[in-house]
Amino acid sequence: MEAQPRRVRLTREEAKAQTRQALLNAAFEVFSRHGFNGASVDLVAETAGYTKGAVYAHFSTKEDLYLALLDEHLSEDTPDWIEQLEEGAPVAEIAAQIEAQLPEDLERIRAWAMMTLEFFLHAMRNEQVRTRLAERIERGRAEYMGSLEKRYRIDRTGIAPMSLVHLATALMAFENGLSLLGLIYPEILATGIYSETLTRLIGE
Amino acid sequence: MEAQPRRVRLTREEAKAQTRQALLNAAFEVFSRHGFNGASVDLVAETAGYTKGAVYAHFSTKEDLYLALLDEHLSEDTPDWIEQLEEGAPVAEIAAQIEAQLPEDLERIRAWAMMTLEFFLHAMRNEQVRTRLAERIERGRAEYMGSLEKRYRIDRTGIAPMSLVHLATALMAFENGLSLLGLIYPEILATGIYSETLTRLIGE
DNA sequence: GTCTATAGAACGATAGAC
DNA sequence: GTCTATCGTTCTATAGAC
Repeated sequence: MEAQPRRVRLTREEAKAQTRQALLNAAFEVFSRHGFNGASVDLVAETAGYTKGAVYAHFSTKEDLYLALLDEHLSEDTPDWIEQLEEGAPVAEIAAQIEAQLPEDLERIRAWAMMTLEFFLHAMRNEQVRTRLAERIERGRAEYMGSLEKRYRIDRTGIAPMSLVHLATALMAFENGLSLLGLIYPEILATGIYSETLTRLIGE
Repeated sequence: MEAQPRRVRLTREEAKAQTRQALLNAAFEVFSRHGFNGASVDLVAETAGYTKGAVYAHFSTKEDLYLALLDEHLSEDTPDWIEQLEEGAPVAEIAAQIEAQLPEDLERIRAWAMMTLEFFLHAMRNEQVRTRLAERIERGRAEYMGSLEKRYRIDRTGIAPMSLVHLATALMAFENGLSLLGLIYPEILATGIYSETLTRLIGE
């Protein structure tokens, strides 16, 4: 909209964006430690170095804050390998990469699984929230489907092994289910589970 | 231990077993309506027509009660199709059967998904409970593995498509994940998702 | 001077202690 | 059943960017 400012000092918009980001980072920390219910808006604000007023200037409710965090997660934490999937890279290679990063990502995955769990329960008890969460699931599935479509167009055979809606659904279910089981029984996240299952589902 | 009684009146053991079953039935009803945390032992007892004393005579804690319920569920709600799986019946046929029953089972599935969710969270915060729940997951997986092993021995090819541990894990993850997503976004449980995915994973 | 991001007090609801 | 603490949310005052 405007010319880039030359000053070191932030413009109001930049400062606002920075505050928002600081609040989201704090929210991740607090939500993942205390769960959605256990986390207080006060603590989120304090962790970010602000007060409640700042939170409510950026997010209209606590649910809104969580959903914004989820949106950030959904648009941020996938792109590395989804691109390779679209380009037709061998699944084994992609999966091996995922698995190699797994020990490093484990804590983040666990944190998300816990937050998700509690927010799911919360959403079950409030129709409006449930709908908004369902939208995110649908959006995630659509994204998967788009990538799979690209892949199978590029693929030498050009033939998908099964309905893309169902394949996308199955992939999401598998990932979510595995994170869930891994929460209780971490040994289940053994090497090879990703690469074998994804290869089996998606094809070579 | 003793010879069978000839009286119409129940033996003490039979009466005890009957009470236990009544308590489990009541527990299912109350837990699925109020969740694990929300359910009070008092209400479970009352629903079954007993008092707290009866509950604690059969189960040492509320967790114990839930785990007993889970054990019943695990040993009861699978056998129909696991047998067919072992006998090498076509997966499409098995899956079609599951899907045909799905509308009927939906409420039960949802109830279990909700209870599971809440109990998972509870288990995450108590190491002892977590271990006991992990045992159930492991037991379930072992059962799956046994069935798959039988199937692939019978199967004309005799060759499993992937590591049986991982296949069993993937099946569990898929089922759990799908129930979970279905809680928030019921439309995801569309016809064909089971048959296509199971066929793809297990083989024809 | 105007506008707005944020602080912080105030309110209503709820859960737990006793 | 009463009291208290806590928490989500709303409201208002203010400091500082423009």
